[in-house]
Amino acid sequence: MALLSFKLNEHLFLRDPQHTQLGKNIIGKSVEMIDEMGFEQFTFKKLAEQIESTEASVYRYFENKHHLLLYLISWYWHWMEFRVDLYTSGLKDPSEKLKVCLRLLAEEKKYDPTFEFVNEAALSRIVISELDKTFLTKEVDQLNKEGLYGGFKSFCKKIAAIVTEVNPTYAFANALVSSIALAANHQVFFSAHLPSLTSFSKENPNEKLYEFLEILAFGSLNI
Amino acid sequence: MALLSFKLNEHLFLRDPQHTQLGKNIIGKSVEMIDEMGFEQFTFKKLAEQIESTEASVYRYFENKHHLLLYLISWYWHWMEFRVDLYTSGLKDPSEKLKVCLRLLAEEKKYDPTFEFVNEAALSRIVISELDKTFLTKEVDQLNKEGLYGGFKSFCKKIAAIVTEVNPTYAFANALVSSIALAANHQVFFSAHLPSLTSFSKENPNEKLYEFLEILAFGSLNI
DNA sequence: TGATTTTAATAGTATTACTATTATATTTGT
DNA sequence: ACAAATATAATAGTAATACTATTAAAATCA
Repeated sequence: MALLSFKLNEHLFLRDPQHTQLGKNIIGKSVEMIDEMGFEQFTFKKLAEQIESTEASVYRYFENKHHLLLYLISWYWHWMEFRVDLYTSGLKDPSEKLKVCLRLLAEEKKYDPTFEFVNEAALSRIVISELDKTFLTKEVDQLNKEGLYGGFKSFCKKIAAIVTEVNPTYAFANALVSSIALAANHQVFFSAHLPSLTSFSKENPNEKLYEFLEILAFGSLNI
Repeated sequence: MALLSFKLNEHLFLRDPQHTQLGKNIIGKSVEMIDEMGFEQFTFKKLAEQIESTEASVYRYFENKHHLLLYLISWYWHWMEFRVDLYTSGLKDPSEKLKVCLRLLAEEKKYDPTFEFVNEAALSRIVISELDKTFLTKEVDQLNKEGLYGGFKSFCKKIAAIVTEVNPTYAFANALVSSIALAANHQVFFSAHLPSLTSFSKENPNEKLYEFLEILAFGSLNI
């Protein structure tokens, strides 16, 4: 199996966690813990206890827990972009390519054996619940300047290019893509917790969600 | 001028802040402060200093700052629903009604003299930056059970009924409405802070945003 | 081997979110 | 009108959180 890893923006961390065992423990366990207890309840102290290290040691890898979250979520979007490339590379028709992207956004995420020490299913739930918090902060301009939203931005840029291929006269490709990417996550969350805000069942939101996104995208593009 | 106020869910507060001067001070100043410093930096202690009261006194009105935020945001959606009723009451054509809703979502919010002690412009910026945080929490099920999301849910339900009038065969009215309501906010935020994720200028996002939402909605409904 | 650098742990601090208790108004009944 | 009852607010805390300065230990290199 190929040993793949993504080159993430260096401002995301103080020390690269992929280079040491402690770093890998931090990533692996924090994904598990944030998924279980949510980002607000998660602290470096609790994490350190779990991996049998100390709070101060975690701080040597990440400036604070917000940066750790940015790191995890950046990894996620790099992974999504990697899979967009993988599954669209053989396709000619831009509409088919866009459908692949929507399918990847809508589908339930499962463990991907290409990347051993990351639990993609848990990470996907983290993105659903915590993504918005990464940019809805007063520090957004500073963080953006450091390139810490590069993962999501790069993903959206790629899909927006496909959107423009599908309909070069459509004026809102970037807005459409970011709206659809966020909506895909929100609707999964709503189906589990606020069902009156959605149209998808708790048990299997994904099939119908894809249909919804397809109508949303191609409805806008074929008008 | 008519003295209007909304009947908000009683679980939102411990004492009704509209009934006392201290309560009104809490509402008025917290809108100002959360708008300026963001919800994370905002604390009851800082608020108490500003209104020349004490932290403990603020706690007699709201269980915690999350409930205060829920209160403010609930007020906002009641206000939006009130204005939907106001501006659609004379209309017959459901498409025209839906367009009014989209216009209200997309337009820049300005001070509404109907409600004297609330700054709607600041409150609208709070909704843009903080709405998602109200439900993206592990307590969402408990808060929902208490009816604390009633404002947003009631607003969406009303628009979804109009959507169904426009096209009774469309299967995703609830999902479409919640997605559009959230997207309207996110795109305004992106236009100010993450321009590559949007298609609207920082200076005047609102006109184009309306066009985007109209294509999104009617594209889905006329397919 | 000894010097240098890297890495991690100890032991803190200021702030935050929240509460138990006490003090002071205000209202109510007679 | 005045004491009793109640409502309201302030004082003074606590436990937990986010973060840091300093020290100790381990690894690496000359």
